Amino acid sequence: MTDGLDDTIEDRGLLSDRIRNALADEIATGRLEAGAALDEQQLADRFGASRTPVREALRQLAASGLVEVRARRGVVVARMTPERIMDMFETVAEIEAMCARLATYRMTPLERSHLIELHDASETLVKKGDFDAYDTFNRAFHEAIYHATHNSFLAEQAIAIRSRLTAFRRAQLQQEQRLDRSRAEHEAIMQAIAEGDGEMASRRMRAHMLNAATALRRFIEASKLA
Amino acid sequence: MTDGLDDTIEDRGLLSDRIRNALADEIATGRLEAGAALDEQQLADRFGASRTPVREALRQLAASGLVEVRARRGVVVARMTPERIMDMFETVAEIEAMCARLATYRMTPLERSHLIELHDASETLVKKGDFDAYDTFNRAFHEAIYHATHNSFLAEQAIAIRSRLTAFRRAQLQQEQRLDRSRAEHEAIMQAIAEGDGEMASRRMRAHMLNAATALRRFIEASKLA
DNA sequence: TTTGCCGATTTTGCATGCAAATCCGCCATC
DNA sequence: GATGGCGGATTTGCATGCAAAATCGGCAAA
Repeated sequence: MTDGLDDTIEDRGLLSDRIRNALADEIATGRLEAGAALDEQQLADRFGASRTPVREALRQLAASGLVEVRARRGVVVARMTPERIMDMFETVAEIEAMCARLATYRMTPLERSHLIELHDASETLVKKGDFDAYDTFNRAFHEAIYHATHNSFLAEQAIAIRSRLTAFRRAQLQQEQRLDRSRAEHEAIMQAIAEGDGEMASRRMRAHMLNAATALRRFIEASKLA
Repeated sequence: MTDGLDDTIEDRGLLSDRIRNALADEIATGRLEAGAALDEQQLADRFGASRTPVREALRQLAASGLVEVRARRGVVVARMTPERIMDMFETVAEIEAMCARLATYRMTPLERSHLIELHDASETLVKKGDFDAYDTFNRAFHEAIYHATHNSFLAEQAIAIRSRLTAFRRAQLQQEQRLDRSRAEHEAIMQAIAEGDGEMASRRMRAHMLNAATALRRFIEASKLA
């Protein structure tokens, strides 16, 4: 999202960080497909850098699970089996549900009002069918809930794990009617939060995320047929 | 646990990995205290290596949150405020609770039997008051539950997050009577699992972890007075 | 006495060089 | 024709060198 900037204005950050972000984005968006070999020299040439910052970037990506390093045998983009993707979705679903429950009990009136405002604004995005804008809103919505748990460590973990599903989330959103349904599910979650029923908010959030996973599964199956 | 080996037999792994593991262990056990500066050259000398593998190790540690890198200003061991530690404990408690619930519904009879065996064996450790042995058992017990969720991604996340609390967990265990109580809590969890009541297993696991957090808080307060 | 500036020192960040391990193709052998 | 071993090419892993940035000390000015 801030990539256009990274390449132009932000020339002052650490080179290894910029390379890491660029690669992370390419993997998340699928431009670099799973199993692809990442040659150090080749990447160094591409980014106009030496192998050192590239190596550092690759190590960091390995730590976040986006790539696999096999000692002395090079680095490849992590291969995601459908089972693993589903495992990840389930994990995110459970963590989001947990956040929704905690947030319901702990959020301040100000935070609640902010969340309502966000949710209300999303209606026009659905009507316009703007996937990109809705995806951005969606992220803000969920992150607002993370922060409303008033547990910054949990919020960080949630964001980190969620970011690893970026690519799949976006794919899933483009399923037919998914935008509409997503917002309806948000609506139900908001209602539970408004009533102060954390358990219900939790269940609804879990269902919301698992619905997204199911939509993704359908999307994958459909892709296979094509 | 395999550290003694790492230093002697396992000279074939990647140097940067060995350095990373060594540093991670020293941070987790508190031998390297929070806020301590990690000078690259100094560490390189200590490990008999050059700065390159040390740098890679530090970057990886940064990715897992154990150290903080401030661009061009060096690396320091991540500073943990009491609030942050409590946030981490709460997060672990919630994740463990989640794992206990899923595991209850999904574990195979073989896994259940293995867990029972583990739990039974811990009785003698409590009687002997062997903190180290109990800590090792405790880890095995909790990891058995993670794996019984049959969600390998969730298990990995749980292990990763849990590992970041190693130091504090051990400190907490040495509180008076904590060993006894810990095992009694495990007992209650086992019972809920045996009855197939995932919700109860979840609640009891959460309580178990929060009790550990409370014990730790008392430990910290006591340390402050001294 | 305090504040701000300037230079020396230290440390980081990156480039490059080199040795070891792995991969790949070829040839000999079965 | 298939299999196994061998040598070159490629690639990784680590060491080292160098430039830029930050830190620290002292000194001058307010």
